[in-house]
Amino acid sequence: MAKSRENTVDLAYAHLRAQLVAFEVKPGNRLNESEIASGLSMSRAPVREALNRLIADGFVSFVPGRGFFSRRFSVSEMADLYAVRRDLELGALSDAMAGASDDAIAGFVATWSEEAPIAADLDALVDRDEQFHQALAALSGNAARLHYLTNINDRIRFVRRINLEGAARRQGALAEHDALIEAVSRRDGAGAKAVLRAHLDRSTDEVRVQVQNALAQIFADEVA
Amino acid sequence: MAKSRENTVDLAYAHLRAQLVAFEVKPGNRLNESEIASGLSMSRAPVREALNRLIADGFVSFVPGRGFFSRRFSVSEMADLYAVRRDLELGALSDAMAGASDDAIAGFVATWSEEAPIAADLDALVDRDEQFHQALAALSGNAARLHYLTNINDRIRFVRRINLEGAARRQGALAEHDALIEAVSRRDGAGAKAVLRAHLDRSTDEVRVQVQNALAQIFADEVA
DNA sequence: TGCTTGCAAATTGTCGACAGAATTGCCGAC
DNA sequence: GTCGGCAATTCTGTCGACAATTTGCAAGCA
Repeated sequence: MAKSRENTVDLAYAHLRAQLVAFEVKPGNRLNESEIASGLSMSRAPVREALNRLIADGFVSFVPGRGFFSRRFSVSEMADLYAVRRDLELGALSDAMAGASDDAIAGFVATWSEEAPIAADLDALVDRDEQFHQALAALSGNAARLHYLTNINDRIRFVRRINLEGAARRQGALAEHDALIEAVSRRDGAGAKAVLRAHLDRSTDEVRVQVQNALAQIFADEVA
Repeated sequence: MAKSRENTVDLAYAHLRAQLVAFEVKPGNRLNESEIASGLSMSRAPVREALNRLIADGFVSFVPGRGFFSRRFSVSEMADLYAVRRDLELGALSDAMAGASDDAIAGFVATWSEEAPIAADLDALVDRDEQFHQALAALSGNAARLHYLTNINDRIRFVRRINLEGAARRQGALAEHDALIEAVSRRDGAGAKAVLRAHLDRSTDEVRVQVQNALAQIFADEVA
């Protein structure tokens, strides 16, 4: 995941991506190529290239003749992404229970059974939650699915963050993880699936509210 | 889907994409920017832009300092994509059965119940099969899932093509579609899911062999 | 006052050029 | 005959410039 080269495009890509995931650029805003280029002391070519790659990630949209825009998103779009995530994670779990080696499962269980470190900050918690789900999906050994899942996680991360903000929810999520690990360790496919489905459905139900909160937070300093 | 503008980038994009899906450029081959540019009577800038967008579609890969390559693919990668497709279609079917309006379902059933036209050529058949699955997925009203599914279909199309080449399989696939439509029309979620799962699992099982055939076909005129 | 039209500024679309890295082919040494 | 290193060549990475398009503003007209 680490950027190997220090070429100009990667710099622009990393810069823009960081701004976009943190919503330093508000959704719907136009991204001025020249402005970004001069801000990073480079020409427009690498900026354009970085922006093109960000289209793939779903972070920017492009309108011919008008340029690139920080991608707008809606409540329903986020709900849709959550549904897709559910599809992929459940599929991954099925395949993992059916096909993963005992060693792989044992490794997963060992890694994630240990006591969760006291989450210093919210970002660390979100990161841990995300990595748990990624690791679970990785058990199936399906690289393509993991790729799509990673992309989705990138796009819904801010909602997950809001989602995990409540302490009550936080406790719940962790407990659900433990139940899931337990079922996986017994290689109980049906049981694990039931737990995961419940876990994900709960999140999905909350998405609509969470996105509203997120939007409010993002546009908090907006001039009316 | 139609290209609205006739700008240079879209031209390059369409040209390259057509070549890539038809495997006129062999997997693993390097795509020479200058060559493509002069071939299309344009400069390298729009070509580069088009290539960048093709990364998103999974048709080309990019190695810093070395350029763009027609994407290599492996048997396991195609199998992975089939698994993801299965996840998404099953999820879509679940959501559709649970949430789609009666009108939407009736519309779907009406459109696809009618007698299948005699498939003039194989491409038309592949197209029809693909559109059927897309329409089914669209029933859930999840745009994000449809997007990912479309992307996957683009990448596995040539395998599906091979897959549908045998007349026996062709008959089978059509019959399975009918059974699926029937279950959907009764809004029998469990039944529809069972049929679809069987339908997709059958395809998945055949993928490994089909990909070998496809690769052989693609590289048939290779100089040994 | 409100709408249309035309001009000007800003921004994207495309180009050709140059610098630097990577590849290829050649030549000599072992 | 084969291996290793050097050099020519090819190709990418990035740049600045100009052309084409769009947008915003302002003046003019109903």
